[in-house]
Amino acid sequence: MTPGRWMKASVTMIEPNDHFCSDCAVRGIAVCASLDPAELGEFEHLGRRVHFGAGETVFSEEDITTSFYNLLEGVMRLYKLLPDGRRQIVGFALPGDFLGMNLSGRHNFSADAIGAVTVCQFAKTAFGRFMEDRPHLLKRINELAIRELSQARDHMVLLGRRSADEKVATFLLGWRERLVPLKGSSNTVPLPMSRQDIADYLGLTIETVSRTFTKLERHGAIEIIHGGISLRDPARIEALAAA
Amino acid sequence: MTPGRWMKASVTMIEPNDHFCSDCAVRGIAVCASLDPAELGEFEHLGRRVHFGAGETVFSEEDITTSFYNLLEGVMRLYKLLPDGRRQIVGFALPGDFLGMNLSGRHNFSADAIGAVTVCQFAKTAFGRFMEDRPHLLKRINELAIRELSQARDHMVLLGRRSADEKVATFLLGWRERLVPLKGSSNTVPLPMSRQDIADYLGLTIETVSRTFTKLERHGAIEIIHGGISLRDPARIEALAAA
DNA sequence: AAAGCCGATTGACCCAGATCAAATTTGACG
DNA sequence: CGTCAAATTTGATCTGGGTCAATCGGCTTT
Repeated sequence: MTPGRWMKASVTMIEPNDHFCSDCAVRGIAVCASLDPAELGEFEHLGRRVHFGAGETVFSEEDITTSFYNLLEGVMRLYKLLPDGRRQIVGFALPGDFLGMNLSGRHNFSADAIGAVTVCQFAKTAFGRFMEDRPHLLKRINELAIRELSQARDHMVLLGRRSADEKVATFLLGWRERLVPLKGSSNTVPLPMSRQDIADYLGLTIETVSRTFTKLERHGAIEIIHGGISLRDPARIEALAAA
Repeated sequence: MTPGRWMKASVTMIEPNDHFCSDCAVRGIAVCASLDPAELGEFEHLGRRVHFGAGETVFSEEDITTSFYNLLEGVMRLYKLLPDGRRQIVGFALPGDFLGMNLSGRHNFSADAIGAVTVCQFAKTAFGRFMEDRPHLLKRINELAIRELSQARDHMVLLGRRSADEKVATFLLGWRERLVPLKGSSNTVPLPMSRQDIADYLGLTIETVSRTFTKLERHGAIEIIHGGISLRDPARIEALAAA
């Protein structure tokens, strides 16, 4: 309510509880889309907004799950590490995504902020209690899980059976598509993540990602711009991705 | 009830409705584990048992979803095809697995029987209606989805970041682990699927799978037996899979 | 504006796994 | 048991993408 809104903390910043779900940016697309205005009032008290800076880790694989997270702003990378340090990014999270569900009681992947991020954090127990007698919320969470499962299967095809060119093309189109509900349709695809992140998402090395971008640019299919890619010949990229 | 139990059909065989959920093999582990005995009586009338022979397709990607399936007996391969015929197997289904959930109204992968298979088939609409006022069933389905999502993420790591040796070792141990609840623990791992299926699951070629098996056998880590693999040196395989 | 840093690009070379091509084994059936 | 057809194994060779090693270029710091 006051002008100086943030509580300062060494790393993460916790916003005072002066916000309302009703005017939340992700109200219509996140888990809360399933709640009616009356429920929303109660729901409001369960979550608190937390900010993370670029590169900060929100939770790590194998951590005991104490919270669920609803991403409000920014982009996160979700990844798993092998003991020797090899990394596979299993997905990028965007506003509206719900993170932290698992059966084991421990997170089964790690999650970092890419750039500044705001999440709505819920205590697992309180959230579970709230959901107990609200099957429509459970249904919404189930829908999100099923959607993710479908995405995960698509990604398996990409990782197991596609060439580097196809991987990169498919990634660019898929990422652009995911941004449509947030930023509208455009041939300019912002890429807030690093080349290393893209490589670890596509099961490639950073060098191959870089070379593939350069090659596509030489062929006039894309233009590499600051902070992203511009699709110059979307049809060509689509042909590669379809292949 | 009578000796001649099966209705013959050209391909699939539909069992007459003389069975009971209460003595179903997967009663304790499938979706129906969430139902109490009273509900089970009603549930019984929703599903019918259907048999498929080796190699038959139960449903195909992009088919309109009219049914859900509860696998009772046998093994299925779940896969996606690229337009040019490349195949990625996204999972193998075992008894207790629930198939067919999706948001789009169309199946997002295809499913074939590997060997003889029995499923419990439910009309989507009737099942949906039944689930409507039974949140514990929804909760069970959500649990199964979350479990699958976790498996899918593990598989992404395998496809994107593991070597052929590691893939094969991880597959053998993972498959053995999945069989424990069904057949108990053993160093003999039955492999009902073909080498091609294994290759398409691991993102390899059939030749590489064959060579890797041969190599592991030469090194004394496994023995290739009829219809499967015997783990001679489980520690060695575990070391490869952990790597 | 020079220096330093870090992510990205480019080049040279290499190798794990793919491809192509035979064997060889297995299984189904008359 | 013999015959096919299909699945698997094995061998020879090739190549897409990895590895190793410089640069390059855009920021920040001073």
